[in-house]
Parts: sequence; C-alpha cells; structure tokens
Amino acid sequence: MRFPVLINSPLFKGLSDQELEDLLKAVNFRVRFFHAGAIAAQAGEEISSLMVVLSGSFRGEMTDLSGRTMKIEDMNPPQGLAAALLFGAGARYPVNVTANVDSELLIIDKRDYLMLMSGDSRILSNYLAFICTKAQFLSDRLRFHSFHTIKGKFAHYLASLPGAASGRVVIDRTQQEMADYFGVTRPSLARVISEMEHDGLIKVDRREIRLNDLKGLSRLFEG
Amino acid sequence: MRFPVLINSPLFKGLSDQELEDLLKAVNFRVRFFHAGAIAAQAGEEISSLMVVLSGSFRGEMTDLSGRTMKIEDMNPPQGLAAALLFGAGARYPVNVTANVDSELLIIDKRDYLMLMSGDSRILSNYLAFICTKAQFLSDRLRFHSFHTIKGKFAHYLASLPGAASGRVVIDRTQQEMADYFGVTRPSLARVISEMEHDGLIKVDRREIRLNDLKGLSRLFEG
DNA sequence: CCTAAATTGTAACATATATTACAGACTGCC
DNA sequence: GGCAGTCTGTAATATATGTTACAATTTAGG
Repeated sequence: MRFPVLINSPLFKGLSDQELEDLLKAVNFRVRFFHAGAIAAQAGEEISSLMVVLSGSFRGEMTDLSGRTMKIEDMNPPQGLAAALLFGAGARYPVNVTANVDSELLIIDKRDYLMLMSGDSRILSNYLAFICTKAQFLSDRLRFHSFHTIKGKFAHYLASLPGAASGRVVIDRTQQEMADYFGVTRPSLARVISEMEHDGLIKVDRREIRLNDLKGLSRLFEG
Repeated sequence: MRFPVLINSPLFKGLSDQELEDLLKAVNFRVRFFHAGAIAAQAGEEISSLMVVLSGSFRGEMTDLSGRTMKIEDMNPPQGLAAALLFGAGARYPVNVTANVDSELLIIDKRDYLMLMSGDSRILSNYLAFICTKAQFLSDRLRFHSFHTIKGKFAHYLASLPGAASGRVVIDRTQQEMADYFGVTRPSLARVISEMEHDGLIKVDRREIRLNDLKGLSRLFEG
C-alpha cells in the first residue's frame, strides 16, 4: 500500500515512496473512506491521531450559537487535519471536519506517529519544521495586530521589507492583498498611504517607495 | 553541573535533576554568562541553538526604523529564547535579546537538542507539547481578530465558554482583562455589553450572563 | 462592619476606519 | 492600437471605537 501523494506533504517529504511504505509497516495506521458529507471529526472531540487527506477534500466549519455553520477553510491532499495541535495538552478539534466529496484519510495514532518520529530523523525534522514554521507565521501575523492603526501596520510592513534600512523598498503585493493581510479595507489603506505621502513621510512611485522620514515613520509604531 | 531550575521548564519537566545531568553529558552544551546590558542575540541572526534562561532575566526588544528600541517582552528562568521558532526553515530571531541584569543562558546546539529528543521520549514529548500548545494559543488569539467588531468578539467569547449551549455562562475575567485580550479599550467593551443587553440579546447579572437570543448573537459573527 | 481599592457603568466628544461609489491608470491580450 | 479587466486614487458620508472623566458598585482586608 503506497501513498505517492504523501511525498508532497511537508510531514513526509524527503522520503521515497518505498521508504515510507516500509516505515508505515512498523506501526499501526489505517485508511478510512468518507462519503461526501460524512463527518471526520467534531469540534471539541479529542485529537488522538494524525489524519492526512489522501484524496478528495474536507472542509473545516464552525457551528455558531444558533446552529448555523460557517466554513473556515478547505483541506486538500496532502494536508493534515489540525496537525499543528496534535500534541498539545488536551488538544481538541477546533472545528467540525466534513468531507466535501468522497474522500480518504490516512490515520495514524498519536503514539505510533511518535514512534515514527523517534525512529526516523527525517520524519522528526519534518514535523518540527512544519510546526515551527506555523508558529512563526501565526506569530508574525499576530504582531501586526499589535499596531492598532493602519499607519502603524503599514509602517511596520515597510520596515519588514528588504532594503528598509537603505530607505528604499519595493512592495510585493497589491493594495488589496496588503489590506487583507492587515485586516482592513482597501480604500482605507489607500487613504493612509496618500496621507503619509502628503505628510512627506514617504514618496510613492508605482511599487517603489522611498522612506523619507524614518523618524516620523517610527513614531507611528506607538500604540 | 546541575540545573535545578530546569525541572520547572516545560521542555525538561518530568526529568530528575540527575537524569538531566546524565542526558546532557552525552551532547555538547555550554553555559554562558552575560553582564547586564550584554546582547545575547540580534534580530535577524540565524537561530542555531536552543537557549534557556538559567538565571537573571532578558528582554526582547525591536529596533524601529529610526533606531529607537521598544521592549516587547521579558524572559525569565526557565524560559527559552525563541524556542518555538527553533526548527523553522531559515529561522531567525525576531527581536534583539538583551540581558536586564547579570544573567546566564544554557546553550544547546540545534543538532544536539535533536539528538536529545531522539534519545529520550520525554524530551521529545515535552517539546511537542510546548510547541503545539503555543500554536493553539496563537491560533485562538488570531481567531478573535477575524471578528472586527467588539460585539463579534464578545459574542464569540461567550460562545466559547462552557455552558454556552445551555444559554447561561459565567465570565471568568474582568472587563479589563477581556478588553486586553480582544485588543480594545475597557469603556468600549463596557458600552457594547450594555448595548447588547438593551437590545435584549443578553441579560447580565454580575459575572453571570444569560444568552436570550442565540440567533441574534450569532448574527454578530458576520464579518 | 468599615474602609480602601478595584471593578463596572456611563457620558460627551474626538478620531479612525468602513462603506459606497466612481474615475483614472495600468496590464495583458487580441 | 484598442479593449477588458484589474488596480489605484479619491471623495462624501456613516459608524465604530478610542479618549477622558467621573460616579456607582462591588470586592478584599483589617
């Protein structure tokens, strides 16, 4: 039983199809089929195993107080379900997980996955890299919210781009993408950019921005 | 060489002082002393080893565009420095780390720490639990920011409390703490609470809240 | 029980951002 | 070169939240 789709997974990359098969032989795992609409995990249920999408697709959805459901995200092969929470103390699924179409999951018990990690340094390194990268992503994202004004977020964003120290940076996204990243609307972002330009803090030329007043920009970080 | 302070660390808990000493003997590690004001790590520098505060204290601070520094957080024994980022692809320190007072760090190279994990399942489980709990914390925190109105955040908070389904919950924090958690000011939170009460969505009695209109509350989740 | 401290309720006002709408500029394609 | 689609600049207005301040209430300690 081989799972070619898994070699594209961050958790199993670097292993050949054959190696993965041999490693899996040594532990308990199973493949489970879900009909479209079937529930793979319920919010609040304890996370006891690593589940990886082999085929089809799943969606995570929250149930709000009145019983309505809101889709949070889609999960496609070869993603894991709540893989970043797996080993947390008393880890529980934060959302309901439902099959969008007929789908399959590879299911490995937490303990067996731990054994895999102990036994193969690549599997260990893969999981560590996966979760540390996730933590970094979440942490970076959260830092943006610590600036409550759009000017603060934008100034921080500028400062994070390569070349900020030299006073000249090139933006790598559209306004809409930046606005989404900051959690604000596009016109609001456009307004603060032009205000900052009128105030002489920056000079905008297409995607290139000159930082004219580093001291003034950094004052925006307050709060 | 023993480090009694480490048995209180999430990374080394469950190990006796003696066991830890024996395990450390097998790998490379060192203890480094920092005078007050000395820099232990610079923002942008690659993270090559696990560093754990043994004594004294350190602060993480960011340098903004004009060179001013802002304190982000304090780190005391037995905390690790950027321990959650350690194994990320190309992980770099997000902040400068400076000793507040004369202090000591235990320094274990990344590779040696990996060996410790492979060799002792408690150390492995400890790190996994640590980082998964961190990811969960960050992820929960970030979810709150996806509701941009205070009403949305508060409704979501109510829904997350035990007993929400039964329509009666007990708040476990002060308004100030909730306001900080949501990233808003205390009077603003108080206002929306009383607005929601006037609208008949909830009935507040001290720390106890009755959810009178689940459907109305869940409408606040939109956006 | 009584007091000091912390918490909560509330108000008037200032401000930042969202909303909606539209026009001009750029980009890629035919 | 012209056209469609995307991206950007900007405006008027509405709304949510912050700010500041103070009184009312609750809680904790002696």
